[in-house]
Amino acid sequence: MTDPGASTETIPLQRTPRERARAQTIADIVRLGRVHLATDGAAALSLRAVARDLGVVSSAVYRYVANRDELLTLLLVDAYDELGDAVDAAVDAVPEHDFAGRFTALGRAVRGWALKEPARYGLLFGSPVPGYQAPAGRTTTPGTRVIFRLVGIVDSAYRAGALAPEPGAAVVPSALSADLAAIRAELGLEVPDAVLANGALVWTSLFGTVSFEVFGQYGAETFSARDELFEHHLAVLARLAGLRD
Amino acid sequence: MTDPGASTETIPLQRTPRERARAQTIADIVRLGRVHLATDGAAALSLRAVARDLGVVSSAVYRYVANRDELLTLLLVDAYDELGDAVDAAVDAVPEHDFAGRFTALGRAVRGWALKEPARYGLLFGSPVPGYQAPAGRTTTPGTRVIFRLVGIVDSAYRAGALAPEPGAAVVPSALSADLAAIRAELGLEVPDAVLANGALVWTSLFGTVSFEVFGQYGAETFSARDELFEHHLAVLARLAGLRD
DNA sequence: TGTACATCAGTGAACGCGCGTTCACTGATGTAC
DNA sequence: TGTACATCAGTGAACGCGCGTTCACTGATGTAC
Repeated sequence: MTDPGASTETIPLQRTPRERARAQTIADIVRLGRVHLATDGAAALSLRAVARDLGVVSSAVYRYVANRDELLTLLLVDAYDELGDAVDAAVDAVPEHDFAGRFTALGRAVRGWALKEPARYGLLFGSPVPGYQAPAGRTTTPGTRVIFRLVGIVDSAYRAGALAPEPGAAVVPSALSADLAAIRAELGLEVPDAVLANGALVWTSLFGTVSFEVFGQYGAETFSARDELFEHHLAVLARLAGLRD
Repeated sequence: MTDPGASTETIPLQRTPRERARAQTIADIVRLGRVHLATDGAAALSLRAVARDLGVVSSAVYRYVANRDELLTLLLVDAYDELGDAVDAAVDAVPEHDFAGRFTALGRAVRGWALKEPARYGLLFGSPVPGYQAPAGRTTTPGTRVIFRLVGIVDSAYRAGALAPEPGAAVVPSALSADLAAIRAELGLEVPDAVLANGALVWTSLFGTVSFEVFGQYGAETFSARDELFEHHLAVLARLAGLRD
């Protein structure tokens, strides 16, 4: 899981040797694609370059991947899954009843993964790749893992009576209530509107903070104590979510 | 200012006809570059394509722009300035003592410009363009206009005694205090650490929320009442910044 | 006012490069009887 | 266990395309005397 050279991690068990070899090759393609993503960015991701690194003629990769966009989709799912795994592992390491601790662990996991994998983070949360439209059927589920986990923590805290709602919370307009009701129904939540709306802001704020750091928006010198800055922001966001320490 | 076809907007007065023609051509190059940015993204921005649209042979643009990276820099500065102008105009339209109103106007201006110019917003706040490093000397000043304006509002409110600090605000760690002191000195601010640290979070949160919407992170159906969602977030952020209505 | 020279804008050809994708093919591996 | 056929991986050539950048050049516009 921490060995970047391993390419067997995500291969499901396959019956025949041919199927195994095929799965292995696809995993290699994704792994090489990751490297190119890091060095050249998504827009410059090239099937020919991957083929070269794979030691194979450029047309051969078409046996495994329909076209460039499908490789991008594979990389998108791969990245969402790795981020989701990192977040799950971090959250699960904290006792279930320590809601604020779980939230903090989630935030740190997101930031940690983003700083370790800036290019892949950029693919997920940066500007869209021009001309590429992610297929909803394949990316939606992995793409919602972090936010589902986040609202899950808040909802659990609410059910446990451990939520400290913000005093004088902003009133949620009715047009927004309809959206929130749909979300609540879809995810089986119990949290009231005000908490859920704040949760959405906490979600976008967390990623906003991480994006600023990863994408270099802070400038070179403005903030040198970045860990402390993030920890402070995380503490404020936890309170905004209603999670007291 | 609202006519997208106008290319004379930013041309300073030039003495000779030649200088005027030259400035006009550079303005045209920037304008055409904007269009390509919108359709193909920053990574695919091409001097040859701009030359074609300009009705000129590809080598001719090198009379005006040293290379592709310089065109990117021009577009970066152009976008920062337009965003800064939009924010300034919106803020200035609200009475000076209405601090919360000014903050809200700033937030709406950022979102409005971002939704109108998603590709240019992406150039400023999305994933970095691979292989391109913005020259600090030319982009720092325009790039800081919005945040300077934002902390200016908070600082003015503080000086006016109109700031309502969050009860039980998170303690600012000392390593962060040093950074905040430097910022305070550089910008001539008076706000205390806790307020300034919250201001930084409000800043990244605002752009995080806008980025999620502009970059399509919300998914197609999750939030249909996006104006209301943003207004709600803005209200919460205003309170987080200590600006009461 | 007129001429000589300098400056500048734009041309066209060229260099060397990389890309996505298709297609007919060879040869190896797997499967059915 | 052995043979005949089907499936699949990988080849190599090709299509048509676009890119950044350099360079020697022509011709028009500006400047100094």
